[in-house]
Amino acid sequence: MKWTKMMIQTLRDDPQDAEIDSHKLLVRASLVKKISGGLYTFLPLGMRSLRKVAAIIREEMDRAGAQELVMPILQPAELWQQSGRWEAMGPNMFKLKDRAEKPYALGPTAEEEVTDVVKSIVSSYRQLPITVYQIQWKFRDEIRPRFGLMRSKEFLMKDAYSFDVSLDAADASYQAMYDAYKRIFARCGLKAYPVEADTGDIGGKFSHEFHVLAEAGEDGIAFCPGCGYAANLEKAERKVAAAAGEPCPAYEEVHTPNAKTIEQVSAFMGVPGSAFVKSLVYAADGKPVMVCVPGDRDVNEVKLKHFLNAKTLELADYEMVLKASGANAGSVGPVKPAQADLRIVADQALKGATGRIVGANKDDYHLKNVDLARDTAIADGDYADLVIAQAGDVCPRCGKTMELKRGIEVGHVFKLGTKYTDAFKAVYKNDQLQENVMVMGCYGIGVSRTVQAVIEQSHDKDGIIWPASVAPFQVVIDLLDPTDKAVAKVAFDLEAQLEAAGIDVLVDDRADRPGVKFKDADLIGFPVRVVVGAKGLANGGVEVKRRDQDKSRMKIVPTADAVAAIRELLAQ
RNA sequence: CGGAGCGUAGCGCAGUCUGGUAGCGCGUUUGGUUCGGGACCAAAAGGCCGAGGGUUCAAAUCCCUCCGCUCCGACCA
Repeated sequence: MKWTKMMIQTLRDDPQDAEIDSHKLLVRASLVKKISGGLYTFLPLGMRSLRKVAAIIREEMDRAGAQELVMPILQPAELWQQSGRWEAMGPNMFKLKDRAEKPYALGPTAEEEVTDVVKSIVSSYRQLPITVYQIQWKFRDEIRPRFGLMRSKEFLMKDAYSFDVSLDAADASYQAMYDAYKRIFARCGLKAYPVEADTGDIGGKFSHEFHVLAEAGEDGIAFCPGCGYAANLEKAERKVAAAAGEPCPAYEEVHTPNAKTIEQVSAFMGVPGSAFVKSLVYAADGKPVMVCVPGDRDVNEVKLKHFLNAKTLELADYEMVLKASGANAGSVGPVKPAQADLRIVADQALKGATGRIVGANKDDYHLKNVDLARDTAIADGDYADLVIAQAGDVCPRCGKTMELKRGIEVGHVFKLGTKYTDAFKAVYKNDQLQENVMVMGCYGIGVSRTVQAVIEQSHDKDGIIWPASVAPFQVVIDLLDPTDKAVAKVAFDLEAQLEAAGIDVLVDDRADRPGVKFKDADLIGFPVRVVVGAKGLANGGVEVKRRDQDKSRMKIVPTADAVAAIRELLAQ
């Protein structure tokens, strides 16, 4: 391919709306172009990388025994109503109607669609297990799209779904995908780590996210250097020692005017935040529940939602807080709330806690010397792990101290269970002619996001450093003297030889000065650069070097040996 | 949804406070000189100054409404 024939427009300046390096480079290197918030066109260069990532995924899925299909993006609402997710997905899903007013969604994922189709074809245990996948555009009405392809409204996703005869049998399907994912990310040149995760709205029992560690990542990960335990912050557990439990005198009121937050009351009373119990009122499926956590901790709403087994969970509004507790936010506590039968749950670290300070359920007052067991009505079974893990927490597996990292979620594997197969009555007959519900797993990779993750993980001040496997072109030939027929012939002959050898190559045949070509080659980040110029040829041949090598490592090789030398550099 | 900032040529920006009919750099086109890490000279093209309304002799600039984009936050008591 010739540069002058290709739609490439590199930029010198960073786009003003980009924050992180990978986003800036995507735009500067002419890989994508924003059309609107959260919507991007893949330009020819970006499209080539996107296709290469997709091709690797396809190969590894096929190798793992999955079968490719493709399902409509436009999905009838009735499928979503059948699973209950038409409501559960809420405003995250793009919804629309056809001219006959029939409602549809633009698919944010495809569990419903795939279950519906598999159920119609599979009826016997002889047909199982089965894993199908597609690489298809997905649509999500994100609250706040950002960072380019990282969180966009439309993105390319590989989604796979496995169907098995039993929960045990599903383990093998899960493991096959898990292993395939490790291969896929490794082949893309990524260091991706499997991380234990929550299952979100998809439901189910067990899941791993694959994360590329990066400062710019959107997700927090608790990581144990001791045993390798890694978990998304939504899920991460911690080990706690039993609270001290020293007996304390009866509680008494303290006047705390104008002190609402733990920070303010803590400063006012001159005691550390950890001496407090933070109490919040949530609306769980519309009903108030009070949640108590140590004063220096934050509630993990995902854990809370699971613990309460609630369909919806949000902080209670002003009115509900007042009605349930008797006070406004800032003075709420677990001792004798206004609503006597209010359910109160508490973090495990508070079990047996004494001498704590809590809101008095009376505006501008707190109580000190509270013994939770003695003074509150929290049931033993309502103590659970309900807080967000922090750096320094104790690993639930090995007892060592955990660290916090940031990651970009590029893949996710779920063991789903029967949530969808139940809803769709997707059953098979076993060898006794009995009908059983199929057990599902689902497995996603953000293909477009993976492209950006590669850039985020592999770039320097000059531009992208593509791994050869997913670079738009593996090789760039900088033709320095395009008007010199003899020099140009060397470049074009080499181009033909490389293409014949199955190596994709872009010849920079622009009439620009060398410096311009070098800068652009570094910016776009082709893994191998070949310089063909009169000066080099006079010195014995063409010059080759890898993008990640300093220019002092440039080697001159005889033209006849160029293909072999390039092959060798690509293989390193 | 709340708050803040920004919308001026393909890209990055100045001009807005203090109204006088639009400018700089990069990029693009043509000609010339150059030619190994973003050259130089000359000429040129390219703008409903986000949209609509208002004030004024006169609006990119002042006022109102709307739209879009970016960032922060979304009630942690």
